Amino acid sequence: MEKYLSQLNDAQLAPTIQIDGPMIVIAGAGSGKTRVLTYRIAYMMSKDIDAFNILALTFTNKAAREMKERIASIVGSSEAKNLWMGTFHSVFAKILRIEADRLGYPSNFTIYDTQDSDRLIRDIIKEMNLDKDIYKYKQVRSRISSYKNSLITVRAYFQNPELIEADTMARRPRMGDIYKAYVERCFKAGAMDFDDLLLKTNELLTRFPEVLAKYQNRFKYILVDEYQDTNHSQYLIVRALSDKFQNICVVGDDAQSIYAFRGANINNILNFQKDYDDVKVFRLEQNYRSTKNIVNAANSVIDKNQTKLDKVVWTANDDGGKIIVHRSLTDADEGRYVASTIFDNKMNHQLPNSDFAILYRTNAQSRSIEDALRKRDIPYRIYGGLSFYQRKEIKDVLSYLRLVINPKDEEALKRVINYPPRGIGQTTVDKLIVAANGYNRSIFEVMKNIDKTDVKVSSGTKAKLQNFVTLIESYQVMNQSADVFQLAEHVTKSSGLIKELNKDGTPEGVTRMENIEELLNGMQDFVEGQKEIADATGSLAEFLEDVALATDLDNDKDDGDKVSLMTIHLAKGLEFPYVYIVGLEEDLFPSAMSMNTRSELEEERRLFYVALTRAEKQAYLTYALSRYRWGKLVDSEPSRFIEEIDEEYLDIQTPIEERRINPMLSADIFGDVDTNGHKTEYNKVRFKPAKQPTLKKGGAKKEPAKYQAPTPAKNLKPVSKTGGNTNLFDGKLAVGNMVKHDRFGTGEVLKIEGAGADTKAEIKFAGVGVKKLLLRFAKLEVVG
DNA sequence: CACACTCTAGTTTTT
DNA sequence: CTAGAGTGTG
Repeated sequence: MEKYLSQLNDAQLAPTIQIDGPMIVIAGAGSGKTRVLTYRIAYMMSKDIDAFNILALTFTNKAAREMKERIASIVGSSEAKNLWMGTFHSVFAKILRIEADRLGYPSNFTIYDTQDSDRLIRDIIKEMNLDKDIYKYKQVRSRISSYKNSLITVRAYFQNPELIEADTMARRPRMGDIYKAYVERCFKAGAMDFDDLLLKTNELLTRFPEVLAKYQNRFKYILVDEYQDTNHSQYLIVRALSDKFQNICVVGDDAQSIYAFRGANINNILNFQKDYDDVKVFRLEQNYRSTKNIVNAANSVIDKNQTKLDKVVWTANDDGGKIIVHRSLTDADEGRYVASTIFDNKMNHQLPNSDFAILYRTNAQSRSIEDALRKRDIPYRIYGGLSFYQRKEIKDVLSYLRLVINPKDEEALKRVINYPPRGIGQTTVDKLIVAANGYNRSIFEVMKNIDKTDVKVSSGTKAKLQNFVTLIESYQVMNQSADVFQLAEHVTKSSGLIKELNKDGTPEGVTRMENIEELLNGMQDFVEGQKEIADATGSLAEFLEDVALATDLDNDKDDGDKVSLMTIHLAKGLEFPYVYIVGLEEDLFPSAMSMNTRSELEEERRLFYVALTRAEKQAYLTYALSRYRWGKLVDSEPSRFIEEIDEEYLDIQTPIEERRINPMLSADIFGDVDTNGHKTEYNKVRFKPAKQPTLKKGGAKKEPAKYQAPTPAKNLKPVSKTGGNTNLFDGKLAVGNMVKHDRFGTGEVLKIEGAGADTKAEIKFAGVGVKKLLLRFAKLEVVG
């Protein structure tokens, strides 16, 4: 153990060997926080603290797994196994399964994901005959989620005039009724949503003092990582469990609090010192990750926030290169820039793909980057977005399996009762739901006892329902003896799912089949893996729970050397030598939704801070002057965050010439800057900040002529079609010609200047005025 | 009840 | 633009 402790600096050592009492570690980005947590747990165990008495709550399952492995390598794996380590959701889901009957839940309750919740809410709104434009299911879901995270139960809701008032004012007076129906339906389906896992834990600990005592005694030492991202519900759980022994260690960085939108309360970390007596405060301020330029730049940005704890992050590392700021014309150009600099960096420094990460604010931004990487043959992997387990075909398979474990599971049932089609239509399902609600039974029970109910369906339909019940029951029997993989394989075949997908010969259909195969492979791995873990059952229930709480990051199967693409949220806690932060534009980052209040904007700024501090060696900031958003090209301005960085840390590049491009190639193979030997040149230009970035909606449109090169590929196509090369108009287009332009309409050519790729024409458009257009970009048609 | 077609809303961020 | 919901017809 000494050997490990000697690896720590003084600031890290102090919290590592502080075991008893409440303490907080305020850990700057890249300051070795994980190392402190890991060594601290190992140290505790070396001091004969029983692993069974330690609870460590992390932000992702991956973080937990890695930490556990690390600890195992220090203290031995047999001991490390006994640690309780995981996310709030996974740890308390396990506890809830043990204690479920106290709350009236089956221990095999289903965990509804967001999609399940949304579908149920949508159905409820429909059943209540409410206007779906006023009761938008997403808003309703987020309301319900925030009630739950604040421990406002249905009962508490109806006792709180202010809440009712607020929802009524928002033109949603039936909000409470929807909430009530939603909670009842979940309960009846034996299902908990993500928020329930925390809410019900609180309920459990409050209503049953003996249960609270049991877990208080069990978890004598509690550690919470990423404490700045805990919500109220989580906060209360931690408080309750740590109340007896007060051996609570929280670690976090207020500057990296980026989850307010899902209920995280930054005050949990800001006020921690008030919650317990004699809190010991530790600060980790030395950054080991990044260069001076990156650390200082990040500091200069976060300095603009008012709400923060006192902390100065510094580094002894080299200065490193300045942060490169790059402007592109379009999102496609941005992608090409990123791809080509990655390519160059790889060549010049012999680097693996895994040294590079591309971070963005929204998942939708990945597409243009992907296109560019593909054209450059740079392998990449996208994290997040639609996760594997949320894909339709995967959820369909899983729904059958969910029904095997919990036939009351309403959302699973609705999904597959008529998929593949077996003659049970919407009308029948609606009747079943009405009956289920009336009898206060699950849909499955109603189907099973259809003759004892007053559900009126034809005898044919009755037989079909019976067949479905029998099908599921046969799976349940099989589940007694078969493993997860065998069962799932049987299900996909016998349910007709495979047949259904085989009918679909489209590329998408093929991909779906492949996904199902991958799922089955994953199940086989799971079965194999579980054999090695002593206390694991390898059961279907366990598999489904893993799946329900898995994130994309967790399934980090090693599939080769690839560039990482992910949202900044997902990148938290990770680090890469080269980091590209793309789409640094007003309304995108900071997001248009987050500019209304100071606190929202500060959260965006923290997000930017997180993004920047992921970089070890070199950071790139890119933005585009125009970008496709919902299918339309819209102008954008550079993000205020760029100008907030102290300029001495920046290397601002702007192309002198916009890209040279060969349209023949652009349409298909490469479409890239460098393919025809031309290299875009850069010179240093002072970054010109956007003035008054906040007042811009409806402000003056950018002069289109200045950047009259909209998306190349799109605009060049018509040219190549007719003429087939760059110089189509060379010599053919003459002064006096009448031409037609997509956007500007018809106009007269006044002047032609330059030659070759740089040929420009001055054209007078009726109603628009005189424009100077680069012919290799302009989509022109000669009309006379 | 199934299938094909039209339309519309959506882009923050996730356990 | 695109997926998924909604609508109409056989």
